[in-house]
Amino acid sequence: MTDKDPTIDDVARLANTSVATVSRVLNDKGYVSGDARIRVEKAVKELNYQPRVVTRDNVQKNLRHVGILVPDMNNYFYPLELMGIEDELEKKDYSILLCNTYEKVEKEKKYIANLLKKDVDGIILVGSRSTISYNEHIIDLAEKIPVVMTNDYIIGSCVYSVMIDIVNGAYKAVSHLIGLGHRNIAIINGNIEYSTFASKQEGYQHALEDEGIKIQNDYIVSEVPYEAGGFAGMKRLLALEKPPTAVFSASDQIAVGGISAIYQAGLRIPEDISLVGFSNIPLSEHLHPSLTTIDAYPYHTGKLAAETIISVLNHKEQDQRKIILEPRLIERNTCQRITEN
Amino acid sequence: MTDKDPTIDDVARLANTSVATVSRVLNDKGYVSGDARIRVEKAVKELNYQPRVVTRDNVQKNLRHVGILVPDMNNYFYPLELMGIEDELEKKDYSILLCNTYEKVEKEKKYIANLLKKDVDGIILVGSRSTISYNEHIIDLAEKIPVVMTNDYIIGSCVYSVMIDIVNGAYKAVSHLIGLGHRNIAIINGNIEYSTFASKQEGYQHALEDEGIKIQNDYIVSEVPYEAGGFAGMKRLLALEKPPTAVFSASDQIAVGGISAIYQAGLRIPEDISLVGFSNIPLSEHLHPSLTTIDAYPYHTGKLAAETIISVLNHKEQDQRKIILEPRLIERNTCQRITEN
DNA sequence: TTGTAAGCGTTATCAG
DNA sequence: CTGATAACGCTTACAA
Repeated sequence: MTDKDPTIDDVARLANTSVATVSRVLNDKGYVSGDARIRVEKAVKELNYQPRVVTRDNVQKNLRHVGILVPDMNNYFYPLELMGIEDELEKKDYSILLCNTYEKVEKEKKYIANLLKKDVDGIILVGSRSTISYNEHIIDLAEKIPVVMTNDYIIGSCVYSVMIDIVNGAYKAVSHLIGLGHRNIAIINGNIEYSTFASKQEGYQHALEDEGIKIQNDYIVSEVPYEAGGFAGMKRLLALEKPPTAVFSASDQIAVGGISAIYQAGLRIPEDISLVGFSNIPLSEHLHPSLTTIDAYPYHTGKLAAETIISVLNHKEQDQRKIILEPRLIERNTCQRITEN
Repeated sequence: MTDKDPTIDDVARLANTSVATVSRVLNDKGYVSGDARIRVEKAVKELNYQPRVVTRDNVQKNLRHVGILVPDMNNYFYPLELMGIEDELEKKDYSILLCNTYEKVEKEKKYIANLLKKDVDGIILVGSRSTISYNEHIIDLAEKIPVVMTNDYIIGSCVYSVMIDIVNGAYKAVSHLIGLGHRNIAIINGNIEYSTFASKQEGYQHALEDEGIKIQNDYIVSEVPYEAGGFAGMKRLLALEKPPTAVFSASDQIAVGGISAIYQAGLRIPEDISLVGFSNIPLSEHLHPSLTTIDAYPYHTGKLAAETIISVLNHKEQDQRKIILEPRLIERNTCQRITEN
């Protein structure tokens, strides 16, 4: 522990000038003679002076901090999104205050109160939210400071959103399966109280309806949206009297569990059963067989969210409150044209 | 955007008292009459006053922020560790400033300088580091503010460390394989310039030596420590004249790629080849077959790192600068007693 | 071009 | 028990 950090006064003293001049040099503002500038720079170097940005921010009320609320790091989508956010924010010198909500509204509220106290400039809410109420505090929040959500939105509020067209993504996944001749197509979904899963279900149903395929309730299973849920869901499907020939998994992690269940049942992929995932996390490419999936651009979503909040903070006009990305199908090796039947 | 946040002055005015009293009420410090307390509390509520903690911190020089440097969110170990860190830090009201270094020393230095400017109270360095130099700036840093590293350490410095006994973990993995009768055991490792991988190699070699098994250089392959590396490494091993009957993967993600390569070659797990991973990320349980691995306690490592920095910050005596956890083998379904030979 | 001094919103000190 | 007032380290009018 060194004695004491040097202050701007120390620099001024050493450079034989005033704090004002030092500040001007440091911030490249106002007039400074070349001579003074050099003396100051030398003093800064000599003392290894680091301005206490906290103080500056106190004066300027410009903190350059944004709070990020992440529901759960176990969902591999979020770390990727976080990378996108961080890369972008870092460029503009914003720091990230990270908070893990575990999808608990109580935790979320507590974190938000904390972030507000810490005077963050804005908040990014990562991930889809439960649709059943609980959004008032977010709407209130958005009236105070800029708020950007990803993978979800609140209609009629001033919350900004970056998301993919999930309904359409699911539609593409299921259409792909239909295009390969499948008719008995199931979905392993998460809880449809979350908008993301509601949308996936919607896309699934639309795709079937558009091809005049009857929707079967026992082909629609809801599980926790992780590997364990995929495993359980697939087992349920395989136990059906007439199991599906193809399954749409609402996330890549669900697909991982599904694959495991299929193998365990002694079946093959894609010969016995075709599979499409959702997200395109890096892992999906490295499974065996590599997973056909819908690219939901996790990194890019984060990047855009960060860009959005930065422009809002800089009072740039936003042409739109909501950015919607078009997902795309990534064909790999878990799907096959149906032969028999 | 509301007009203006109320300040402590506003509260004092409304409560018909002085800022000092308000501050005392807010911080439960010093004597305040019940009457004054009530008036202040009422005013606080009425104005919905939130103290600007940043300012307080500026005065107290007690920021309650700790910076976390994470090498790469693509390594599933780190998000888990981050959860452990965050959960613990949050309890004591510390905020996390998250930084992604991408394992670039330049980025790391820049981030550290930034964090210092922001006056963080301490820094946690997540993940193993390259052993070839580059550590001076960390040592310098640790002389200024508390630094704790995870999964690595710097001898003779004042850096605190939380890590598992990696050598021993690798030893256990390989011993397990030997115990099952395997003699041709390979390792798919990362770059041994990183201490974590160097240690894994060491444990691997020790285990073989202790059983009098000759170390074969072509059974030691080094790849990027992700799925792609595992895939490539396994392909190399399978192409050998005498492929191994068992493989120790230096990470679970390497194992994922390895599994893929094994399947692609038309072989079975564990009948044709046994596999042990390292880390015990949640995913490993859900692979098919579920992966036998070494538990490196990612969440717990993070939690301990946070606890460590908190006690250092509170000037509690640390009995040790280095906490070492004992890894354990988790037997699942990728290993089998060797039959033929 | 420079320096003085007034803020920023708190907390700490010290008379009353 | 209370209230002025100094202090924290920095930025920035404003005067010189």
